[in-house]
Parts: sequence; C-alpha cells; structure tokens
Amino acid sequence: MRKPEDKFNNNKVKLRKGLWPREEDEKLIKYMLSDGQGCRTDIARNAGLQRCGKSCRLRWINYLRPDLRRGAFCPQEELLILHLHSILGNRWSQIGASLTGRTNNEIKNFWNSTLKKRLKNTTTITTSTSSSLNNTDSTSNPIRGGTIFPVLHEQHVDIATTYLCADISSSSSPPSTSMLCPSTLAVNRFDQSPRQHINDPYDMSGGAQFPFNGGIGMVVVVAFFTISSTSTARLGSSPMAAFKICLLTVGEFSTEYLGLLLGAKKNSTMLQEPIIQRFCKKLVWWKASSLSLARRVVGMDESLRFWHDTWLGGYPLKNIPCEEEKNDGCIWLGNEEGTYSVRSCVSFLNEVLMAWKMFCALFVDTNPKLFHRLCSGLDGLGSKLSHLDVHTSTNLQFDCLLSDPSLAYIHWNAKKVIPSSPGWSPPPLGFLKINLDGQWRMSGIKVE
DNA sequence: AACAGGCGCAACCGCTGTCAT
DNA sequence: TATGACAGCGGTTGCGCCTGT
Repeated sequence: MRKPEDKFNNNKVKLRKGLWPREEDEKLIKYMLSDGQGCRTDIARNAGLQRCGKSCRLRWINYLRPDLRRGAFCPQEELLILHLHSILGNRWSQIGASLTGRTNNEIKNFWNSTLKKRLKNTTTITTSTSSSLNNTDSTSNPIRGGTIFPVLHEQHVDIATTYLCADISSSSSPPSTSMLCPSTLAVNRFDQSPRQHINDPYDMSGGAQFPFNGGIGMVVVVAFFTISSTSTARLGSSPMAAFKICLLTVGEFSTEYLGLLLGAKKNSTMLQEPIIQRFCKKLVWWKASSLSLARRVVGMDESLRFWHDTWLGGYPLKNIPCEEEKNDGCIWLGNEEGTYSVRSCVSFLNEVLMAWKMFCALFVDTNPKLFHRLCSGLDGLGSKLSHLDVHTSTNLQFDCLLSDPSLAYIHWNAKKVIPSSPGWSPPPLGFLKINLDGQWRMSGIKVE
C-alpha cells in the first residue's frame, strides 16, 4: 500500500494555505527543475515546503511550469476556446489540450470571467446581425425562402458575430496553427493553397476540398473530427480520433458549401445548376471511358427516353431494348469494368461524409437530438463506405447526404423500398445513385 | 478620502478513476 | 480482492485590485 501522506506530517506541523509567497515559489521551482520526479507528497517534503502535496502540484501545474504561456489570450485563442466550448462544453482539459501553454484553470477562468459574459451580451446582437445578413443576402445574393442548412447558417453567423464583437483590431497576423491539435485526416482538406489538378475528370473530390467560398467580411471556424463510436451522443469520452480547427481569414464567410449555395431553396434553379454541371462532367467521362464499352443499355421507356434525350444527347448507344425492369428506371449494361463508378465516387463521398460530421458537431449542444440522429446515419454510411469493395456494385445513398442522411438511411433499411418522398429516392440494391435531390429519380445505374 | 461592489485570478474543495501495496 | 494514496478534473471560494459613488 502506498505510504500515507500523513506519515510525513505526523508531527502535526500546520500546513500553509493560501497565496504562495515568492520564497515558496522559488523553493518549488528549484526542486522541480532539479529533481522534480516523484509523487506529490515527496515534492512537498523534499522541497521543504509546509504545504500539502496537492497544493504544490497545483501551484506547479497552474502557475510555475516553465512551458506556461502567461498573459492575455489572443483573439485566435479566444475564437478557438469559443468554438471548442460549443462542441465540448465544460471539458476544460480537452479544450486546454488544443491551446499550448494554457492551463485548464486559466481557460476555465477566462471563460467564466470573460467569454461567457461576452456571449451572453452578444445574443441579441447576433439575432439582429443575422437578420441584417439575410437582408444583405437578399440584395447581393438572391437567396430567399427555406434553407437546406438552416442551422449551419445560423451557426456561422453566431461564431462570426461573436468574434466580431470581440476586440480584433490588434489581430492583423494570420491565425496560428501551431496551437492546434495534429490531425492526420483533415489537415489538407481545407488547405487554401491551390491543389494539383486531378487528371480524372470524373473525380469530384476537388469540389469538396475547400467547400466554403464567399466574402461577407466574416470569420468562420471550421472544426473537423472523426467519430469513432455510434453510441456516443456526446463527444466527451474520447471518440475524437482526429481533430482540426481551420480558421478562415476575415472576408471569407461562407456562402457556398460543396459548390451549392447556402440558403438556397431545395428545388431552386440556383441549387440545381451546380449539381447539373457536375453531373454533366460525370457524363462526359462516362461516355468517353465506359459507356462506349457497353454491350447494351436497357431501361423502361420513359426513363430511358429521359436519359437519352436529356443526358446522352445523341450518343451512339448500341442495342437498346426497352425491357421493363422492376424497381429501376434505367439500367445500363456494360462490360465488367462497371465498378468504376463506385470506385471513383468513394473519395468524394468520404469528403461529403467528413463535412457532414463536421456539421453534426455544431448541433451537439444546440440540438442534441438532431446531433444523435445525424451521427447514427453517418456511421451507417461511413461503415458502408469503409467496407466498400471497389469490385462490386454497391448502393450508395448519395442524395441523402444533401438532405437528412439518417432519415434516408433508416427509411431504406426499414422498408427496403423507394420512398415516395421526392426528396429522396434510393436506388435498388446494387445501383449507384447519382441524383442528388430526387429530380432524376430514374437514374439508378447498374453495369453488368 | 472612504466605502461598496464588481471583477479577475489563484487556490482550494470534492469527486472519480487509477494504481501500488 | 481490498484498501488508500495519488492524479486529474470541474466547480467553487476567497483574496486583492479596480472603479464608481
């Protein structure tokens, strides 16, 4: 059994409490720097201090350690604390792990004394700023009506407003990244430098490498992490395998996500156009590399005409029997290389999955129910992606990523049928579905 | 100048999990 | 396996300084 602490205080010397005078600090520093190993009882005894070991330890950890970074918090640190707290809550140790040289106690005090009050005071400002931003959007950017990412939109405004309400006049330097946790997965995702062009025109991952574009004069914090457990509704029990905060500079407030305009109506032209453009790019590659190898293309009359007229545009398709196919609107039969579609989509889908996980984190406090629901769906999709065999056709519920992944996933698993909802129409098993909003609901593709 | 109240910060308290005995 | 000290964490307290009256 360990030696009891009282053993070294059995002469009942009254232990000091309260503030530490300079002499005691010097004794403790001298001891810790020269021979600082051992338990806290040893420290108090060997340093010649009439303090309890716990007090010595706290004094060293919170005040005397040479690697501590004293002084006021810089705006970047404030922003980081604000955002981490929005994700992690009062988990000061986890927050402190992201701020080099800051103690948990220091961060906690700073939060309780400064940031919490500032947030409270800016609540009303946030509301008014949010509405004024929407007004700005309506003039410079014709986004009106419902949004596909309403909560995300508000979160951006919240974070940005909070930051703007702080004193950022002294922050002319770019955000430091040295204080951030190392991340293996997400570091390069938001690298703002131009990325090497990808040769494969079908590869859409480039569209997701830096999904935020815009310029309303705001600051956006983007957090990336991976969730390793389905069952955790909160992030506290170390489910974060990788974590990264990306501070975008002033003037880059997001108006787009993955090439889609934030705030656009779900079925608006503005939203559809970028989707259609991407889809057309896909088709170009399909036509050039794979469709020309097809033996035959089959489908129901209506859907086949739709595909032919709308997308294929006179491409010399061979041998087109109008066979009726249950559960499917269009089947393309090709050679054995048909798994191309799955393989080339994986990277992009993973990007989208990452982005969705990021957004889920924003809901952990404001809407835990939604957070949990999203996480469940994403885990299912992530699991499917991780087990994806590039040599087999796999049903990827691609479109649900732009609506509610959890809802779509649960619906599909429960009923195994295509729902009537126009917002989501999963393809039959074994099909890669490429439509994003249900408009092209006859687009299930299979290559045999 | 004196006082009260607010505020920031350091330190303490109490709890939980871990580990040595 | 039981026990108790330790490490770590988050909440709370209290002291000293500042500011307004």
